[in-house]
Amino acid sequence: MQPTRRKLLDYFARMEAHFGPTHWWPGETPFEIAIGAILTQNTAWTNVERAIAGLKARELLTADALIAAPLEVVEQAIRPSGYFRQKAVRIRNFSAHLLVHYAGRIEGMATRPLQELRAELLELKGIGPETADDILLYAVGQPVFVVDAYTRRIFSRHGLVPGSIKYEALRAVFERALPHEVPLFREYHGLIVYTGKDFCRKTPACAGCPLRALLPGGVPCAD
DNA sequence: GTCCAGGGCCTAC
DNA sequence: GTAGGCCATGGA
Repeated sequence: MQPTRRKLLDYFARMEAHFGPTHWWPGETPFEIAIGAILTQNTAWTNVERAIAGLKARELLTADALIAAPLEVVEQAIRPSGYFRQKAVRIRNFSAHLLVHYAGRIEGMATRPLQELRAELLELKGIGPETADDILLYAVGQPVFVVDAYTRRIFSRHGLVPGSIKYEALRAVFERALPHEVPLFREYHGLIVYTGKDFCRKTPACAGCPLRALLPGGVPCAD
C-alpha cells in the first residue's frame, strides 16, 4: 500500500495546476512562522491572524519580548486563537528554549542535524509532531514532510493509505516516495491545505476538486 | 443553537 | 498503546 513517486507527483501536479503557487506558509519572519505553528493547533487560521496581530501590536514577536512580558499580557494578545492559556505557555516555552540554546534566533537551529533537532523540538511541552514539522520545514528550512488532518483525510479517502495510519507512518509514506526538496515539501503541504479547505468540507462532495478524477471508481468521498 | 477547525497532553483501561 | 476528555475562540 505504498503509493509510487509518480502517483504522488501526479496529485501534486493536479493541485498545482488548479491553485498555482501557494507560497505557504504565511508569516514574515521565521520566528513568526514558528509561533503561528503553535497558535494554529486545532484552530482556524483566521483566528490565528488576529492573535499574530495582537502580538505585533504589543511588539511581542520576539523570544525576548515574549519572555519579558507578563503571562496575562501574552494571553490577552493571543486570545482570539483559542486555547489561549495553554498556547501562551507553549509559545513562551518555545521562546525560552530558543533563547537558551540559540540566542533567540531560529536561524541558529539550521546547523543542527535534522533528526536531533526534531527530537529536541518534540521534547518541548506543547510541540507535537505536526507543530515540530511545521517549524522545521517552514521556519528552519529542513526537508521534512508535514502531515495534517487534511493529508490523512484526502489520501485515505483516495485509498492510498489506511484511515487509521499514524502520523509517523504517513509522513514516511511521503518522505520515502518524494525527493527531499524543501520547495517541493513546502508547496505540497500548502496545496493539501488549500484543497482540504476548499473541497473536503463542501457540498456537493468533491465538486470542482482538482483531485476528483483520481478518486477510486470516481466516487466522491464523504465523511 | 450546533458543529468544528491545519493538535497535543493527560488519564484510564 | 490507545481511546476519550479537555482546552477556547469565531465563523459557517
